[in-house]
Amino acid sequence: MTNIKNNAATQETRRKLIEAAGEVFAAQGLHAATIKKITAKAGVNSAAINYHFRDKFELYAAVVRHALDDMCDHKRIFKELVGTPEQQLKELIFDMFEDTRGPSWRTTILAHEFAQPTAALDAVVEELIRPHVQRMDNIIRQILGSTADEKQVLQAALSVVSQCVHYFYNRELIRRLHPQVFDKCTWQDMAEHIARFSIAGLHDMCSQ
Amino acid sequence: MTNIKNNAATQETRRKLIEAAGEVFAAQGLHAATIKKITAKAGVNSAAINYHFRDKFELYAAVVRHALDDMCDHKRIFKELVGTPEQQLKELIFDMFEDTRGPSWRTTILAHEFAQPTAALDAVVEELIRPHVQRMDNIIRQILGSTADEKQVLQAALSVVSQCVHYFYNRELIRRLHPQVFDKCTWQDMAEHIARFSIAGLHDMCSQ
Amino acid sequence: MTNIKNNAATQETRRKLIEAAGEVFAAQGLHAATIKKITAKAGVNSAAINYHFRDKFELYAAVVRHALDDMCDHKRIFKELVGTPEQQLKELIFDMFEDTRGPSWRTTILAHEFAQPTAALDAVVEELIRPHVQRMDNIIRQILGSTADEKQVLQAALSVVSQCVHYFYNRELIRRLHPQVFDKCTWQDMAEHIARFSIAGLHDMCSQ
Amino acid sequence: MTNIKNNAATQETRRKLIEAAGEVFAAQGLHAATIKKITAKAGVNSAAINYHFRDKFELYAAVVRHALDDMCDHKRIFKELVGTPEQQLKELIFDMFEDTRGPSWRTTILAHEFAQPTAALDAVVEELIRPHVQRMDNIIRQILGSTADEKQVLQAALSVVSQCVHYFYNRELIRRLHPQVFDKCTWQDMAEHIARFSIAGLHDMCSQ
DNA sequence: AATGAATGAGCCTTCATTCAT
DNA sequence: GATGAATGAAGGCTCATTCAT
Repeated sequence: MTNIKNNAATQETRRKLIEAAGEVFAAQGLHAATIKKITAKAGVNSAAINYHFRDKFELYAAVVRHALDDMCDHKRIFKELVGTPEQQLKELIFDMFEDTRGPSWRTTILAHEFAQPTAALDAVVEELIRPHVQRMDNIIRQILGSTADEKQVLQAALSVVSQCVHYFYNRELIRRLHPQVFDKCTWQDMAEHIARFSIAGLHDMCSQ
Repeated sequence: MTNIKNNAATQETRRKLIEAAGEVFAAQGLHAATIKKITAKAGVNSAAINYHFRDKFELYAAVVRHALDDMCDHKRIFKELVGTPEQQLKELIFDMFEDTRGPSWRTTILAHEFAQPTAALDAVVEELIRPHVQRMDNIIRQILGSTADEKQVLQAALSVVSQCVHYFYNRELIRRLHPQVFDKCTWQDMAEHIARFSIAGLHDMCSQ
Repeated sequence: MTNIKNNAATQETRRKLIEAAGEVFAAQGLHAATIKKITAKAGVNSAAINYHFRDKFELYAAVVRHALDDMCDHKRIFKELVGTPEQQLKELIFDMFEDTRGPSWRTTILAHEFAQPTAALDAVVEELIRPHVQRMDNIIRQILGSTADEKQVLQAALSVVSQCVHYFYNRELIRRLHPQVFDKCTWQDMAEHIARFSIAGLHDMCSQ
Repeated sequence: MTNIKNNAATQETRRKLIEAAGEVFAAQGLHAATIKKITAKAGVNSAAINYHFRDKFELYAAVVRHALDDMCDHKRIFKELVGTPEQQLKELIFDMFEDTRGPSWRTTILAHEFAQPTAALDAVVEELIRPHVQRMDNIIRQILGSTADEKQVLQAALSVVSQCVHYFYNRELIRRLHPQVFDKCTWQDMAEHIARFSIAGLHDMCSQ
């Protein structure tokens, strides 16, 4: 009589499907990925997608939500930040990098969604992304000081976030341009650099 | 009975097809774009694609090659830059924004290539991207001074480029998070901000 | 371990299923009706149909049989008719209309059988229709008098029955041609008209 | 450049498909009929239906239109009727019977549609049925005289039409009830009877 | 050179049914 | 006795492609 499917078996099948779908969607894109490939990889019948997710797109939406959910670890949102605003910003940047571990299809799927959003993204952007954005904006607002207007806060936030995002979403392009980059430069190096580079930029914005 | 099709009518049909295909591929991606949509937009019969390009993928390759030619042709790459390195960097940033202005499908097609590389990507990287990168690296090397090592140059370049790329590559995501951003903040504003923010960051990198 | 399912719970579930199936089969027909719609309306699990009736068609057969039982049970068939043959005919016509009143799915199910006979049709004809026909023939034979041959009785019976049948069997077509017909003209009006029209026709058949 | 497909080849394929579809739809109903059965019978590829009719239902609509078009021969609508209104009515009734020749699937399809109309019927009822109805109404109005109101005209028309319709749309049911009816009673006999029976009924309607 | 007609392959989805619990 | 989970078969439809003209 309950709509919520929470049996162990169901949950396990859903998990297998999302995992398999994530890989296939990442490798081939929403359209080129076929139900057959996904269900074959998951080791279930093709009708299972209809049973568990109603249709292909609903499965895709579940994959996107799962990827975002995993990536934006929500425990971290409510973590108490300490120290100066600058220290808090640095910690935030390190957190973003730390979040990018896990199956590599997550970043690929999200890169697609960010570049060309589908309805799947709209369904979760408010719930899963906005809180992070607001947190970032607050810290930046503190660094810029009370004289900064909203436009400046926005521009600054874009500058900070873009540096992180670029590093893991455009991984493949970067690797082609600088083959050894990920050997010579760990993610900690990169986070360290971005923090310092950005804080300098932010301070400069106040200087006039 | 020559294989080379070079009379006027044929060339005109090919041109129309590439133009139409470019828009559709940009809007929907390689797989979601259908022959019917493309030929309808071009105002020709659906068999025309197979006739002129052998198959759909061959058409796509032609489109990518065309977009590439168009953008590489830009005299701007070989334009003489003047002024201090900082002024040159600023000009480069403005050029990047200017390149992506207008309702052109060329950048979108290339974005697709980044997200889901096909055989065409290698050419894109080497012919279009690398010259820009090298130019950028040179200027940054000048700003950082002779004490900077390659790793620093690379990190700095990524920081600068990422801010520009993010602005038009993740445009749709940004629009969802900040609905009026593209009204309140013109691309000139943005380029201005990125230039100043980055130069501050770069100067900070020398300071220790 | 008996095959005969006759405890209370089982009987109740069967009853709910037949009722729900009757409505759905009537509204959509045998093929368009789906197990899911039926079980949803009955408030039971979709496996219930296979459990209680072995398969979909067996359920359909049960529904037809049920509808038949219900209608044949009618005391009206064996009701004593009084008055002149003409009065009896009029009463018969009113009875036909009265049988089809109400939001019952029984007549609709039977109409489906007429349009696309399944194995269940034979039973319908012999058990439900033929008694009515014979009764009708008897009365008409009385009105036409002893000089009428069987062909005339048959033709006359068809004329009378067809007018009634048309009114509810082709109801939807009539509604499309004369949108307000069922407002302006009650079934009593219609029965009254058919009785008078038919009796005039019948009398004319004797007149030569 | 023209949307109207009127090549000989196209027309021939369309004709074959409609003929095959008519038989299958009549035998199995809209839902149970499958594209495979239809195209197999027509000797064409399954995709042909999409090409010529867009989808299964559009094919069905074409079949219904074709059946009605064939049945309501339009030359007859504009035929000059002569003689008294009673003679004209008789001629109309004979025309209706004459129209029912042709492939037997036509009547079956139409019987379904009249009993449970789909959108296919709505699309053609005004164009193909209404003119016949109006013609019939006009003649009946003449017979009933100027004192008759619209309700009476409607009831009378239903009485006349129903007798004809019943005879060929419920053929199967009639045959089961009176096995030899179609041997003993030709359609001319039946038309003759209906005309006389109805005219008596109509005259009776004026008599008070 | 170009096109309307036709096709085969494959995709997503639905459905009735079965199985383990 | 009853059900949630899972499945195989089949259906309608779309697509890129080919063929005859």
